[in-house]
Amino acid sequence: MNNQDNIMKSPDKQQNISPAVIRRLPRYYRYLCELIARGQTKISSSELAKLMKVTASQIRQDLNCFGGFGMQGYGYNVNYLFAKISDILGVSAGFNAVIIGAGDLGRALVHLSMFEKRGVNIVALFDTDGEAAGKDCAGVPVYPIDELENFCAENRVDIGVIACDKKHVKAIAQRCVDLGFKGLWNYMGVELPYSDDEIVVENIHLGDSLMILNCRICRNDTEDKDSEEESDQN
Amino acid sequence: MNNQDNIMKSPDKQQNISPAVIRRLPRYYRYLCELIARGQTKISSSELAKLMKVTASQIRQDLNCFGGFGMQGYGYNVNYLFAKISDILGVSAGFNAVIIGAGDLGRALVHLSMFEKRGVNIVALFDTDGEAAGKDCAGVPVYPIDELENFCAENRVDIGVIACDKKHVKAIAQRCVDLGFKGLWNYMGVELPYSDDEIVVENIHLGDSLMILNCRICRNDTEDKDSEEESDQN
DNA sequence: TAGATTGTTAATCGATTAACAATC
DNA sequence: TAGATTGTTAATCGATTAACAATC
Repeated sequence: MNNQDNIMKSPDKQQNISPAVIRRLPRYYRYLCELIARGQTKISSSELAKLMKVTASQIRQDLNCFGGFGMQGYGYNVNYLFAKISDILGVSAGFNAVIIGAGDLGRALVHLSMFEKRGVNIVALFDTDGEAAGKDCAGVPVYPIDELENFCAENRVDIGVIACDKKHVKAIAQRCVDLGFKGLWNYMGVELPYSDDEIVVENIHLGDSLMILNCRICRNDTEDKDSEEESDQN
Repeated sequence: MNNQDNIMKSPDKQQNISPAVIRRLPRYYRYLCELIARGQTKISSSELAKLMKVTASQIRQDLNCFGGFGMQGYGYNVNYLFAKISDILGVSAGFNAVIIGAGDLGRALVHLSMFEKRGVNIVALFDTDGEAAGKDCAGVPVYPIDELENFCAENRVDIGVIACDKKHVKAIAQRCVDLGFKGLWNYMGVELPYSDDEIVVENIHLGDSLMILNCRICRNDTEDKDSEEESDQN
């Protein structure tokens, strides 16, 4: 009943998936997680569309970028689809990460269970403040930043999480590139100039997000006022 | 020399700015900040475009959504433009925020100087764990979550920062809506069902961002391998 | 005035949605 | 087989870029 034999599209065809599609994948992942928890084994694009408040067309287009995950006349097998999307998202890639900056933010990130849930292992924290070093943080060792190169000579590190002081970000990022890291997860709102073939940079712009919230609230407020005025005239 | 008399577009014309434009504004804000720090008083769209690695067309289009901020034949006055964008972003709106969840994440957010820099005042932290209450966090008082309604009766609160346990998010969010909050800044990766006219929700999906990083690294890796294979054949 | 650069319209590009043939 | 639902092509929509007239 389930088309487990479906092959993924050839690399050629899979190439150049638009960023818009990639950015939607984690959301599919989350909803499929929930469906599995509920015990639902089958879903159609239109049912999932209703759940996620998107069009069924978009779902079918998105999933088809990677190959035929569904079965005509049946729908999608939830477990199979989840496995495929997990694969594409690299949940089982087993990347190792270090967090650079053992301040409030860095330590908070270690305590969030986010990394292990996404298959990323935090292998160490580094701090410019020598004092912080030596102490563990939720079982993860903290080293002085000077030890970074030595540590990487002994341990494979794929991802650098940038949570250090703003003024050190660019220099630290360059050291990560030189050490052959594959990705940077940058929390500091400092723009990094690397292209994807040097290193993949994914930014968390907290400040930007807060301003967008501010802005949307302001615009919402004036809009409300406008429509009130309109109805006053009636 | 400077067109300070330029009026903003009429509300009618300013209405319905696309989300794409709104999401770019904080980046303009950051670059203008830097230009001011450097002491640059004037900039053309093409110079700014080069700096920000976007097209000059896009900059002119974006800024014109809100009205004529520039002067033909001259360019843009950096300070004036910065003031206008700050205004649109609501930097001086003076919103009050409470953080719900005084765990590692909530406390880390208080310590980041982000809020004050963006003109948002954190007036209190709340925690489901009664124990945490009573203690201050960087000068911000911590209360038990049961006190939320009482606190809001005495203090104007505009924004709720959701950093509490995943299982409490939906209930807490509903309480914020009932209390008339204008916005929610949601860190917990739990989707909230509100439309803008109920409350503005801005999400920080840390888990999603990490997976996108993972995914982009994986795709980068296979791409590299592909091009290596290609060059092997030559 | 001549040169520069904006504001704005028109052209292009990409992403989303609709439609339907293929097929389970 | 008939009904359902995908995979995929075509149509629409929106966002980005190019071009140029307006104007400082």
